[in-house]
Amino acid sequence: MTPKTSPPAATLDVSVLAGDLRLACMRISRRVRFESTDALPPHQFSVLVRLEDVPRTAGELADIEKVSAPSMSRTVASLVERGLVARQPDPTDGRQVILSLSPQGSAMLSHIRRRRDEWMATRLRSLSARDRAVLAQATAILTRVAAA
Amino acid sequence: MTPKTSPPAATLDVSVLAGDLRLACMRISRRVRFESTDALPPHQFSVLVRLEDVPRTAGELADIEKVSAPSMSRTVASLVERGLVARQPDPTDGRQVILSLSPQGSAMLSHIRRRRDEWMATRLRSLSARDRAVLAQATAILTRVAAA
DNA sequence: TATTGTTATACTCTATAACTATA
DNA sequence: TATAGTTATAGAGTATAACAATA
Repeated sequence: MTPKTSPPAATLDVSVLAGDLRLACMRISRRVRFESTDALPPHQFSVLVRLEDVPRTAGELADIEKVSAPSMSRTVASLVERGLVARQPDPTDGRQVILSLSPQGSAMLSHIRRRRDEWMATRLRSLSARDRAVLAQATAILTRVAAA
Repeated sequence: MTPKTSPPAATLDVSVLAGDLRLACMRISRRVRFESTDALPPHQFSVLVRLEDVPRTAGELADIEKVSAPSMSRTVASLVERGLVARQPDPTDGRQVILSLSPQGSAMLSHIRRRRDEWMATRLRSLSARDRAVLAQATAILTRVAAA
């Protein structure tokens, strides 16, 4: 099924590439998560990212993260308790609460990202300049694909 | 910090590339997981993969997956109950139990992988042949990086 | 006595249902 | 009456500690 020799681009088997590329991306993600044991559980990290530069209500966060309102309520309560998120009553609607990143929350995001990026940067430095150039092109393409 | 024009390969900022590439891989992984809502929770899927072609004991699985023995005990019990994993007493050591993939477990793995690959293949088909060629090269490099 | 695996208990994150407060 | 959010309760996942069976 898979040709042993590299085929020209035009005859690339898209199914095979899809499987290999998906697997490669998932393995990289897994390694990043495992190596840089984070100070924050994934669902809390995710919420901090959503609040970056954009204050939101708990309901909005629940919709975006596709979890129930009570789940988000607890997650937010935990983040507020840790001082990473600030609560502010909505002046025009007393039912709502505006949530935003605290300076500590912002610092936490930076810290986690720096640790994750370090793992990747170390690996990239051991590659050839040519391989890095290929990955730079691929990054642009993958970013477009992920956003589509 | 980040140059607005594409720099030549030799002057690529490795830190920037590391951050962008890591993010791209994680976003792809996230999309794949979200779009193909799996029939199996992640930790169960992971164990099935570990048993593919290689029967193992519960203790081995706990070590590999970096979870406690009791956790693995429960996960395995669930997989056995669903008929995806078969148990067999070790003939030489009565304390151990050999775990292996059942035919249903094998079919489940194929099914999940097919669904995941389909999402990726659909996206790849909408790219130019040149972009696919870049991704094919990148896949080989990333696979090496993830394994290192 | 050491090792493999399970059971007992507790903590976290998930959910749905019920409740409070505001619109 | 409808909506935003929290509390009540239950169901999985995780863990450590204690136990059973076997080496």
